[in-house]
Amino acid sequence: MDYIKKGKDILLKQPDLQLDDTLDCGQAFRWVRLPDGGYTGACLNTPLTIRPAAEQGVFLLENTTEKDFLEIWRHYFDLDTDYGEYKRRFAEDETLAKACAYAGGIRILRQDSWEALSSFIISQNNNIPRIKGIIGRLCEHYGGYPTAEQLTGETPESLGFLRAGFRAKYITDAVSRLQNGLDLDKTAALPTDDARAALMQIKGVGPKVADCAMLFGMHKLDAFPKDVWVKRVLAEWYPEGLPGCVTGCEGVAQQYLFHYIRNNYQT
DNA sequence: TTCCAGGCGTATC
DNA sequence: GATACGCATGGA
Repeated sequence: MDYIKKGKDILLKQPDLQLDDTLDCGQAFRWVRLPDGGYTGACLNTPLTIRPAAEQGVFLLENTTEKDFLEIWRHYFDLDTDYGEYKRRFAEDETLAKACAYAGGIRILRQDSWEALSSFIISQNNNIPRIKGIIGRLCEHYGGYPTAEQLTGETPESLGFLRAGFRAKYITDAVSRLQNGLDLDKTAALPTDDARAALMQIKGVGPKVADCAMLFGMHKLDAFPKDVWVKRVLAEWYPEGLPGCVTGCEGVAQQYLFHYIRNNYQT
């Protein structure tokens, strides 16, 4: 990890990162793009503005302490992982090679488990601009992303201001499960199949939402969320199944493929 | 107006 | 286990 402290900012050198690829590829919903290509958002409720520097592969994390950088953002952006290694592995598959060439700056963010779980409950049968709208209203109402504890006592009716539709009752069920013994940290430590089964006890959490919660909120890289886009990828390019080069990091490959087809699909 | 969106619950076979 | 249908909301 290559960085220097520069006044109130941190200057980060990371060739395997592009902000559009990572922060606007459908894995996180709270990052807002700025006119200059920077993004402003947050990890839990620690805010950040990150901008591309003049030099390719260099980024400015603004108004951040070295402590926050090392304790929060290093982990959030998964900076101790070499994504070049994933891309070298994926290069042997023709479709994945194209996906990596299209958006080689994708990284899998290490988001908070509750934020990822609740965000992807909201995502079901929904489109990304509207998902961002609902989560934006949620954060505005609570002055930041609410914990499950903060949502205790809410009902589908009291959450009406979100305009989340039928998903509101799924959010309150998830809150209720967490209050009654479901522990996301313990779930994260389980084998992926067991963790998926535990998450699917929540109403409104099926295999796809569970795998998104595991991949983006628990960094379980063998989770492989199959949404409508990935199903198109599988049907078109992998009718016989995934190639061996993705074994153990199916989720990383999934995100490259998802982003690639969603931006290149033509009927 | 109809269709669709990072799906899932329910009914039915 | 598979398949069909409804579901809140809002943009295309």
